[in-house]
Amino acid sequence: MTAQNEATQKIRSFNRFYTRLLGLLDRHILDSDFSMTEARVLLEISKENGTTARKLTERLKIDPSYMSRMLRGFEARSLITQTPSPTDSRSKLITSTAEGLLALERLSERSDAQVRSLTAALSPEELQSVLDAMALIRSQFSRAVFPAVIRNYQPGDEEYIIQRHRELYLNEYGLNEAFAGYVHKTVHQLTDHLDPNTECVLIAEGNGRPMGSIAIAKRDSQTAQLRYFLLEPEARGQGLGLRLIEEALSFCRQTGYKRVFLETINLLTTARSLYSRMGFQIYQTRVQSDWGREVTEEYWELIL
Amino acid sequence: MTAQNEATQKIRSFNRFYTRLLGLLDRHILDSDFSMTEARVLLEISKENGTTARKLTERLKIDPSYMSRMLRGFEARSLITQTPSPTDSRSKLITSTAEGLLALERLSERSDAQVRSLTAALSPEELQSVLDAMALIRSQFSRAVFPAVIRNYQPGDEEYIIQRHRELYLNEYGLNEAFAGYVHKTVHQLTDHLDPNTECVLIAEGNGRPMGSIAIAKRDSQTAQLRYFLLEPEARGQGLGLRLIEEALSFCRQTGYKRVFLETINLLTTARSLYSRMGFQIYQTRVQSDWGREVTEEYWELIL
DNA sequence: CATTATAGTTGACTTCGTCCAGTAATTTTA
DNA sequence: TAAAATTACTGGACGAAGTCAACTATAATG
Repeated sequence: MTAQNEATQKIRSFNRFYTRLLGLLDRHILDSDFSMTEARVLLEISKENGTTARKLTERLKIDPSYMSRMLRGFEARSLITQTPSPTDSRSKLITSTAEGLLALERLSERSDAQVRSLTAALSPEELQSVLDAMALIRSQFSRAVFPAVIRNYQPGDEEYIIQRHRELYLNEYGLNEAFAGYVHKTVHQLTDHLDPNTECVLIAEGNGRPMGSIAIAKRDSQTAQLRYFLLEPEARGQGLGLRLIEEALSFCRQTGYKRVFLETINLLTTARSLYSRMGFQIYQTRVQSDWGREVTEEYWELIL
Repeated sequence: MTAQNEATQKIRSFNRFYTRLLGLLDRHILDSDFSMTEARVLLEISKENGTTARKLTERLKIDPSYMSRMLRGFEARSLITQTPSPTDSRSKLITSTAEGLLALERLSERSDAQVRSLTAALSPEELQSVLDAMALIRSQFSRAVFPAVIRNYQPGDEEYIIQRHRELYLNEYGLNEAFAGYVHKTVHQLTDHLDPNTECVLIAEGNGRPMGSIAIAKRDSQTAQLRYFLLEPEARGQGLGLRLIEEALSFCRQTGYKRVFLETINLLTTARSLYSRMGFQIYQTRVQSDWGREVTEEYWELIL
């Protein structure tokens, strides 16, 4: 009890400390042309060109009228453009201008500089130890801060799966459009005739946004294929991937499958270690050259 | 360069994460009767009964007019009393009422509960690893956040040294008033006839407040005594103690002393390890029973 | 003793943000 | 298919937090 209490005091002390640190770091926003909230909104707009005020208010939990005024201000400063939505004439589509992106760039550059000055005096080993410490704190507290939920398929989710597979695999792993096309085709095969009793598509959601995906496709009455396992970079390292896989496998068990297999490529090291942790084993590999670079395709299976 | 850049991004990501966490934790202040700033002010008042508005505005960096209004509000809510200062009729002495202390207590209890709920799911080992991680981050970043300065003696510093020795040694180590009286007497012996060429009293200051002390007293032309080394609990673990000792020893070297000795007690483990790190060695010990409990007095010396 | 500095106060103002009521367009429902 | 309900956005009023400049009364200084 006393130990717990002492720990509580230490954590509160650290929190006060870090509040001050963050205060110092965010100081630069004070003497920029943006408030904290404006910066958040501007960033969010840049992330999704053609959003609506609605989405922004939901994601950032900002009052609609406040948002309306802020957007008008942004438009007056030529940071964004608002064009009437063709599909819903109540809304406007909001897009960053080059000027807006530049402003964000400058803001981000200044933040980077602040952090660099903070770490400048540290040796590489010390820096690494700080990063490790941050990762540890984050992983222990993430559940409280980041209450991601895993929900079932909703129409429109294929868009997300296809688009993010495309962006992540092309950028991070250097695959080509052929791969993206393959994903596009097979995702639609699954979602166009989804049998909810034997198949599922699960989406992890946090911050009012998809944070990852996984799917179970039926191969035969005994065999399921685990597909489209993806986790947003910002959501990694928080056990969310594990939850997704567990959820998917739990679905397989309920459905009565005897065997689950999956296809992956050797490059996806984090995913691979998760598969192996769940009991999956490689039963076949082959070299695949159709996707822009030579990769080793691996087939893993798990007997339930 | 890229590694540094990646580290910067990771740190900024952690900062965003922790900002959200702190936001959640501070939420309770929102539905209390106090704003963040009010809570800080109230806490500061409770720490020093009989402060003045002036001191508060300096320490907490709050606008005087804002402070004036806030204090009037507190008085209306019976959280503090303001009585005209007998020594300076421009100022008022500000004191917490029982009600004010109770309100703070409640606030603190709620903060504790929040933190406990955050750590409830952690095993003792995990909790300890979080505490270690926090300590590490803190020690690496403290210099930036906590730019304590070491300055020379100013009239009035004896008050601080005597009072804090008294409070810390009586509370933390269970010594008695005899010890406090001993400190009182010897401090005045030093400061009443301080020879700036051969003696010094150094005060570490941070947050506009003393954070620690150290002194060098002349014994003979060859020998100096290091005394009154003290560091506020909130300023510990940040290398400030080391800086104080180094500063004091550097003064001894400049002055031309050949030998520095000091008296300490076996209970002060942190200070002892600092002494040993600087090259001090124990040359004599004796049991001391005059100070409320039996302690071993140790005499350390360092040949310059 | 006149000047200057300090402690605190007051009024006007800005910024950030919330609440409520409204309009126009869209969707749902009877 | 017309009325009712919902949704996307806007505008006005307001409030909390905080800043700025001017002012009063007292104290320190040369």
